[in-house]
This record gives sequence, C-alpha cells and structure tokens, in this order.
Amino acid sequence: MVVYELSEEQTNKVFRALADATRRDIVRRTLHAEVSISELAASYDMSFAAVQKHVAALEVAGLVSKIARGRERIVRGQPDTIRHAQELLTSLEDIWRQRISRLDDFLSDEAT
Amino acid sequence: MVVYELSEEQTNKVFRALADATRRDIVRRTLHAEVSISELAASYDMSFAAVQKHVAALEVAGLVSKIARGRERIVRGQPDTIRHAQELLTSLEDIWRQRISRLDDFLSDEAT
DNA sequence: CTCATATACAACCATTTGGTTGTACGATAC
DNA sequence: GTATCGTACAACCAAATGGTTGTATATGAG
Repeated sequence: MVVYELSEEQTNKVFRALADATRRDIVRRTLHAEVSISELAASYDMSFAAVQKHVAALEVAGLVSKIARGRERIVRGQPDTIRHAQELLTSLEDIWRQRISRLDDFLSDEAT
Repeated sequence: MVVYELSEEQTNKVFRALADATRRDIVRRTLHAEVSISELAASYDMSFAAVQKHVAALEVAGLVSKIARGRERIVRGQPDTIRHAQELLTSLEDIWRQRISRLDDFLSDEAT
C-alpha cells in the first residue's frame, strides 16, 4: 500500500485545523452530507465571515473541499486527509509497541 | 470497551500540541525511550526554555508526562492520549462510511 | 430590471503562540 | 563548601489566530 506522506507543514495545518471544536463539527457535518457555507453558518453562534474562515482553514488543510453550485458553495469532508492524520498517529503508536516488544525481549533474555 | 471521552478543551489541546513538528518529534522520541529535557533540548535549534515550553504544552495535553530523576526530568510519551485522538479520527471516518452505506442502500433500492 | 441571497475579502482588533533572555534554585560533582 | 548542571519561571516581543464589521460581486427570484 502506497501512502502519500504529507509535508510537515501540511501535517501542521491538518492538526491545527482539528484543534477547534467548531471546525471538528464542520468536518463531521460535511462528511455526513454536503452542506453549504450558509447552512453551516446558521448553526454556530458567530458571524458568517467567521464560519467562512473556519471552512477556509479546513480547506487549506485538505480536510474539506468546496464546489460551486449556483450561488452556493457546497462543502465536502475529505476522508483521505483524516486517514493521513490517523496513519501518523498509528506510526506513533507503533513506536510505542516496538519499545514494549524490545522490553519483552530483554525480559525473556533475562530469564534464560 | 469503555472509552473515556476527552473534553472538547482537552481535545483542542491534544491536536494543537500535535500541530508542530518539534512537538511531534518529542512525542516520537519519548515513546521510543525515556529522555531528559536537556537531552531533548540538545537536538533542536532553539533555546532550552523553548524546548521546555514545548514539553509543557505536550504535558498539558496529556501526550507526555514528566517524572523527577535526580536533578533531571524524564519525559515519557503517553500512548493512551494518542489513542484517544485516533479514536476521534476513527469516529469521523465512521461517519463517512455510514454515508457511503446509505448511498449503497439508495442505489440498491433504485435497482429494484 | 430590481431585489434579496450567498459568498468573498479586506481592514481592524484582542488574545494566544512561540520564541527570546535573565534570574533563581535544587541536586550532583569535586 | 563551591562550582556546575538541569530545571523552572518570569518578562518581553513579533507573528499568528479567531473573531468582528464593512464593502463588493455574482447568482437566482419575482
């Protein structure tokens, strides 16, 4: 399986974008179904422009994409980028697991 | 399986902490083996105090813990918190998968 | 055509972030 | 005891973040 690595800068943007409850909620909603920016904006207690900025941050991170439909912009969640972030976390967990298995080896050596 | 949910604020801190290449590297190294703060500081092109702040951000997020050993502070990666973040990303992916399966249902209804 | 809607974007502002240097203090080495 | 090492923490600063309002523009409705 070929994994397309994200650049460090791209990775920063992905995690940064996920570090906000409103943005995480936008990702959830746009993964669930296509939503326009104004529909999103109606849900949060902040200005339209603020929501627009959150969507822009998510778009730059690759967590959502926008397509024009008439005068609306439809926002779609991008599961691939989520998966990239997940793979990075998995690689961290693997480091831990390798450490544990090294420790097991050490202990079984000890026992002989 | 009981999953201990992180608060929104705690989740913000975890992702925020991961949104920096130096901090991700510190997590990698401290998951691999125990390292003192000064050992960490020697690796990065910034002041000791700056590295100390990065470690503090990771500690507040629950991604590392510190224990005193003599005059040193040993930093340990905390795989549990990594797993919490991973579970959140998995729940996002699940939302996507449910959408796909709804779409499949729709298409098979269409076919009948 | 005119009006309302959906979006884009600039300018502005307060707060947070990420770095710096300097100072203080406990633990270890000599 | 004194010097050194490892850490903690405060004060400071520039840049980024997350919100605001205001203005412009394109699309759809009537």
